[in-house]
Amino acid sequence: MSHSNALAHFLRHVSFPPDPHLLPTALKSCPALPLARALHAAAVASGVAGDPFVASSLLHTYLRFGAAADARAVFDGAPQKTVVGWSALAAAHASRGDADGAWRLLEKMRRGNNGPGGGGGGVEPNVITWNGLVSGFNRSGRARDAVVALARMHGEGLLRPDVTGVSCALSATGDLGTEAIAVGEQLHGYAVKAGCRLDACVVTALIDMYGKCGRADEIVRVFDESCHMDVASCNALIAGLSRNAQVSETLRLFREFVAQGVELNVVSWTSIVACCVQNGKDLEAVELFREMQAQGIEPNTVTIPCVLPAFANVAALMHGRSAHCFVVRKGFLLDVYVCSALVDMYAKCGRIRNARTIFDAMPSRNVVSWNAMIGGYAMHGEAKNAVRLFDSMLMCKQKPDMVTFTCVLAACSQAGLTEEGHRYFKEMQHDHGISPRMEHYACMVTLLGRAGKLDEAYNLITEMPFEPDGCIWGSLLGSCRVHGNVDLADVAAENLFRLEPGNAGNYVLLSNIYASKKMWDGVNRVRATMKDMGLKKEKGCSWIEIKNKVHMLLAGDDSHPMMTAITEKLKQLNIEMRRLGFAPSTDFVLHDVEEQEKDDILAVHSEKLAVALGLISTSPGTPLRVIKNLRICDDCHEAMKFISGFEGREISVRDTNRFHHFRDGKCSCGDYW
DNA sequence: CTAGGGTTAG
Repeated sequence: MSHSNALAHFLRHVSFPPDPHLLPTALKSCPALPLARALHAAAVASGVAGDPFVASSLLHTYLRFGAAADARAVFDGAPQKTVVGWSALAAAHASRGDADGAWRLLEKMRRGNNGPGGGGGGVEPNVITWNGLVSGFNRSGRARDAVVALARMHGEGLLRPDVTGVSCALSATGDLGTEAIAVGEQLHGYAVKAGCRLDACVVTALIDMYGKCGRADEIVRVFDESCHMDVASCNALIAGLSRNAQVSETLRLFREFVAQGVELNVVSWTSIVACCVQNGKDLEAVELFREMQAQGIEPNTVTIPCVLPAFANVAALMHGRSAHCFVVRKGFLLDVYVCSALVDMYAKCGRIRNARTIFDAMPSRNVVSWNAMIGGYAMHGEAKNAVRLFDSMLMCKQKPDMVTFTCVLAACSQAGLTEEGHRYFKEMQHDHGISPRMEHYACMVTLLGRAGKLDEAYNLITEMPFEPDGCIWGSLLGSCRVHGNVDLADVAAENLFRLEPGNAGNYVLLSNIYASKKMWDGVNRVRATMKDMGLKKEKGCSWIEIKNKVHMLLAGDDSHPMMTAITEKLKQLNIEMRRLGFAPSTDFVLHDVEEQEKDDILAVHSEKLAVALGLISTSPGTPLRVIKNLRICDDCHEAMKFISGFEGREISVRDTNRFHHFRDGKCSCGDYW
């Protein structure tokens, strides 16, 4: 209905001349600001605007539409200042995050307003005034003020906190994090004293608070004591356990709720999907998302950005596309969270152009949207595009954050834009006031390393204002591999082994550097250390999507149903590659000897298995997209180049950092990674 | 016929 139609409709219902008893009802359901102004004008014209009920309703309606100036005018012009009006204005300040204004208004109300049009004597705040402050502060993220408001209601207001105030203050307390546990416990005490600790809302808020303060034990205790199955408290329990990394327990409880017939809603399902995604259980998340829809629960604008990273992580492009279709059908393309997640999904699934199309069509963007797109370009090695987009971000007056600079610096370091990288590292600090964090230094080490300036990279590390972590030394070690610098590699490795003694990948990398220099003593020494420490190379794992199904392939695992055909194809590929001059490289040195003796096929890296499966399961010319959990090795990288050439396929492999697009025997990374 | 609350989120 257009506004003018709505106006006609409403005016019929307020029966002229406007009735002071009907106007508040009309205002309560008034759908738009112009209509509220029209009703206001009608009230003034007929002389009922001074009625305290009409004035309060007008005040609330204006605040509902965010028309603060109109609201203020109504309040200032009202002949009597009631507690209703004061409360509404104070709550409005609080929910805008204007704590000073809210507290000032509270004092003014008690003192009495003697200004022009003032109503004389002071007015004491009531429970609703205080709760309005608590709620407003909570919504605007002013958690401390919210708790103060509740305490003052109890202390100087001599009012007993009720269900509303306690629930709302608990919610605010959770936002303060673990240190606020004492405040949370005090609020729990209020709930006990007020006799509302078993109230459904209070229970939910308590579970939420304890969950956010890291007290998994208390969550379960409060839930068990409440003894009735309220869906909101079940949801709070799931979210709370998930937040505290109790993934298997969360999943078990969720299954139990399903079995007990708890009427789970879209929030419940969204929470459990999010739980899986945040804990690396992507395939489970995909399955639960499917199950949710089978149960007749429709995903909303929160569910979609929760589940999309799961599709992105396993490169389930078809699932991602069908989610995109759903988004279009439901009109969710207006939601900035949904679109940012779509941009990220397409980029991580290898469709950087589709990502850009979504990005360009977005009605509005926030810093996350820009970061997703810039990060996407970085991941694809398209540094020029990343840098160009960063420039337009600044032109659009969007403030970059530290994630933005991580993306920009990563793009520069991967593409060898050494000068630009240096410039952005300086600009970040001087023009944008962002001091570099660990990840920025890691990018700079990679940047310098790529340019062959290994000593400069080492100096940067020693001059860092804080203790470098494993990523930093890992970047240096990676650069040493490319440039064959054994001396510096030893230094980097020594630090890495100290910081990450259990990370097998570091030992493998060092061993490969020795092997490339034929320093077999070093290779054997590293192998012995690994054996002593009981470290096994992390199992390589790759995913490939074929005809809507995601296949997972593990190195050294022959359980895939198509294994015989895969083996056959690999043999063929090996023969063809060798005929074309392919020489296997050194990365095999750390494969278990026993495994290799059993059967060569068990020593094949997972990405080769995935590509072989892709080649035999799709028609000639179909591009293949593979995702891998580890960094791609030299041997596979070289093999992929050959295969892309003689099979005439585009093959993209996303490893831990970036995309490798293989085509006609070449890789988009220019052989540097 | 006027004022207040809880759970999911890049």
